[in-house]
Amino acid sequence: MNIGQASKASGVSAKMIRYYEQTGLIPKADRKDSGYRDYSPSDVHMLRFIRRARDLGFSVAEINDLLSLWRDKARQSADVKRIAQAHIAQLQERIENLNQMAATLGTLVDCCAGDDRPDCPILADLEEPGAAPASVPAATGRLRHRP
Amino acid sequence: MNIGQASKASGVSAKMIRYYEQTGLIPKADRKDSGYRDYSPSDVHMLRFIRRARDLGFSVAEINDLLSLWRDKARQSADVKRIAQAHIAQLQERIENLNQMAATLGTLVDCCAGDDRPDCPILADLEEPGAAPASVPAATGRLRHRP
DNA sequence: GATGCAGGTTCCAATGATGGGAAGGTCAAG
DNA sequence: CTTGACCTTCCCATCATTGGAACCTGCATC
Repeated sequence: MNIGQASKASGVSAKMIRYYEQTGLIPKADRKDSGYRDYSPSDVHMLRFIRRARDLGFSVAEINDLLSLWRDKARQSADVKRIAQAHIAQLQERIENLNQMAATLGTLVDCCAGDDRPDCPILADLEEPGAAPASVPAATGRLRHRP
Repeated sequence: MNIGQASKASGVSAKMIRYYEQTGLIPKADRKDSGYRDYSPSDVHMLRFIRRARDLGFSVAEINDLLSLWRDKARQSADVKRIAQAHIAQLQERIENLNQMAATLGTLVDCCAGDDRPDCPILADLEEPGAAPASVPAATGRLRHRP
């Protein structure tokens, strides 16, 4: 099975399949005489596992751990659960940050006339947090890189 | 005022101040004879504006628009409001994605014994979405880059 | 004056996950 | 045999941010 087929069957782009191989997340694929990568159904299975984990927001590093456990028939489910719980905690932290941002902005938007006049509580708050009429505590935890 | 002072006063790292200047988000700073950048209180004011907007999750591109409006004394508050509303919509999209992920994972975690046995509904679901006992519809919208 | 340290300057590189594209080889159908 | 779809590798860009190297300046202390 060529990489394109594996890509379609797994939902992982060919680019990413090569990237995962290069970074060691997945083992090097077999090659045909032509030099083309050759994938088995079980490779596709693994790719779908990865795709699904990405869909659930796991980082590649976390997926690495999950894959190890997946392959380890003597794993302890507690180890998997721990990773998942840690990830949920991360998700919730991000969610809280985003909620805080949205709430603050929402309050400001509600106070903004949104007409042709220049007065704007949104800009006023950006200028001087809390100075605007209906401001709300600032988001404290910075959320770098796709907050 | 040196860049270090401006950094402390604004909460924007010196690195980022130079980066913002380089990319044209902020105008080129004045220079002293020594070649050191020289910041006025109004520069710091602008940096704090940027910092606050970043804290609210605005991208640099959006901040560029906000800064233009901020400087434009004849702006229309509707323009600001539109940017803010679009941003809120983005935030909410991300929040929904994250909530979906957390919910799915939460369900799986609840089904996982978390003991020393290998059976694990979390891995089972990653392997075959929906096959595990208490699974939940998969997150559909991919959330690339810090979802 | 000399020395040292804090802090400034520029430039280059890396992050994480992904997409884009160029230059060239392979395969199947026509 | 040609055509077009697909594969290969390699490099570059994204976005915001950090880190470090190599070098220069400002100020205080000996």
